[in-house]
Amino acid sequence: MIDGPTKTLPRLDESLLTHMPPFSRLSRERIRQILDLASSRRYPEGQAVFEEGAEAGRFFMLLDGYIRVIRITETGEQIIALHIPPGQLFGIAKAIGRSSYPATAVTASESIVLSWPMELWDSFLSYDGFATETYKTVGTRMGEMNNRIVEMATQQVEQRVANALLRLVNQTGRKVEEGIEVDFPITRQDLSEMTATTLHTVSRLLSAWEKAGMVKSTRKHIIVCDPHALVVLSHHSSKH
Amino acid sequence: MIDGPTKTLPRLDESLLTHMPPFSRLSRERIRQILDLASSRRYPEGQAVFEEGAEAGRFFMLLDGYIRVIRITETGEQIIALHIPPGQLFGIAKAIGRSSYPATAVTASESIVLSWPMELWDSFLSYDGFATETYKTVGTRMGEMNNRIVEMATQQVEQRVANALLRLVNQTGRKVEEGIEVDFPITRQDLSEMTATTLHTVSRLLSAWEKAGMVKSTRKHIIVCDPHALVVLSHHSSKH
DNA sequence: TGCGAACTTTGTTCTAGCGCAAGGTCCATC
DNA sequence: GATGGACCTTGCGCTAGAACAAAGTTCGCA
Repeated sequence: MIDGPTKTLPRLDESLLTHMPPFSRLSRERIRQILDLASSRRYPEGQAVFEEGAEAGRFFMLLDGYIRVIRITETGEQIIALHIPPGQLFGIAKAIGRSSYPATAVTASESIVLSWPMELWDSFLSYDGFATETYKTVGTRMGEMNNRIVEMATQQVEQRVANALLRLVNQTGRKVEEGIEVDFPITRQDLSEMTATTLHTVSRLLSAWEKAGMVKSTRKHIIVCDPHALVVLSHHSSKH
Repeated sequence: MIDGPTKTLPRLDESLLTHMPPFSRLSRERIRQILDLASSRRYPEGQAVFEEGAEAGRFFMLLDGYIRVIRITETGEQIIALHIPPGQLFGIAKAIGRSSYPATAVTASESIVLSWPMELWDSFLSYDGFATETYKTVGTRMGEMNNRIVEMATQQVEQRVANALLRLVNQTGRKVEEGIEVDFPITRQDLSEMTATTLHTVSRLLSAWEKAGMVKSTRKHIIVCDPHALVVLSHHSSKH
C-alpha cells in the first residue's frame, strides 16, 4: 500500500468471486465470509499497489483493470515482467515461500483490487480448489518467464516485439471494428520495456507494420488488424 | 526415464536425507519409509533424466552430481535455464500445477538421483516442512529466472558471462589451489547457452580474462582466481 | 487558446558482438 | 601412434539495432 489507508467500497456482491477460478468451488456463504474479510480499493492508472522488496503484508486479487509487474535495475532501467488480467491473484509471496514482494506491481489502467492480510493465507489454502488454482497460476507465470528467456536468447527484436504484441492481444485484447485492440493504454516505451529494446526501434517497427496494414496505432492505443501476419513474422527463423 | 527400468542401488542409508532441507524435520523412521518408497539411480554425464513435455510420472531429488535444466527451440537451439546442485528436488511439476515436465533435465556430471512416483506427491506435502521448503525452492528458482531476464534485458555480453560464471562458482564452486573451480565439466558452448551469446565470444572473453589473471581455464574446466575482479566487471554500468 | 509535458516519428551515425573461416589442441579408441 | 571427433582460439567483415539528434503530434490544463 503506497498511499493512505485502504478504503472500502460499498458492500461487495458475492457474484464478484463466484466465477474466479480460485474461489469457484466455494459455497456462497464461504464467499460471503471471504469478502467480509477483504478490503477493496480503486487505483487510478499508473499507481503502485506494492513495491519490490517491501514486506508482503497482504495478498491481492484483481477484479477489474490491468496490473503491470515491473522490476527496476540499480541503474534505474525499468523492465516489465508481466501483465496480469482481471480474475487473477497477485502479490502472493507466500505461495513461493517469500516474505517480501519480488517485484513492483503498478496499475496499467484504472483498477479495482481486493486484498487480504497475508496472515489469512494459510487458511485460504485449505479452501477447496484454492491451492490448486494458485499453484497453477504460479506455474503458468513461471512458464511465461521461461518462454521469455528463450525468446530473448534466440529471437531478433522484430520477432520479440511481434510476440509481445500477440500475447497482449491474446490475453487482454478487446474486439473492435478494425481488429483486436490492447485493452489498456500502452506506449512504445512500454513495449520496449517488455522486449528489451528501445522505444525508437518499437516505433519504427509499428510504423512499418502499419504501412503493411497489419496494425493501426494511435497515441497509447494499438489495434492488431492482421494477427496472422504477425504470427508469420514472429516465426521467422532467428538465424539469418 | 529415458532408458530402461530404474535400478536400485544397495540399501540406502537414512543419513542421506536427514540433512536435506525438505526432509530435515522428519523422524528417522519416517525417512526410512520414504527411502523405502524411493528408486535410486546413477546417471552418467550428459544423460537426460526427463524430457520437456513428457508426462510427469515421477519427482526427483539430486543426491550427488549436477543437473542442467535446458530448453530447446523449434529451430533446435538449446538454452540452459538453470543448474541444480545436490540436495535439491527437481521435476516437481505438481508443485506448479503441471502434469508434464516444463523443461528437460540432463546430468552435467555423473549423478545419483532418487525418485518417487508422482502419486506420492500429495502425501509428501503433508510431511512437516516439506511443502514449505518446496515452495521456497520454487520461489528461489523463479527469482533466478527473473534476474536472468533483467540481466539479459539490460547487460552487455561481458557482464552476463561474468555474472553467469560467478553464479556457477558461488553455487557449485570447489576450492582448489589457484582459486575456485566450477565443479563439473563445462564448455564454452555451455556458457554461451547460459548467457545468450556465441561460443566464440565466450572464448574471447575467457582468453582476455586469463590474460588479465582473473581466471584459468583448460578444456572443460574453469577456475576463477580473482572473483572480485569479475564482480567489478559484472557491475560495470550497462549503458556505456 | 496557448503552454508544456508526454508521447511519437524519422533520419543519421556508430559499434558490440555475430557470422564465417581457418587452424590448433586435446583425448578416446582402435 | 594415428585417426577422428570434440573442443578451443583467433582474425576479419558485416549488420542489427542502439545511441544520438531533432521535430512533429496529441492532450490536459491554466
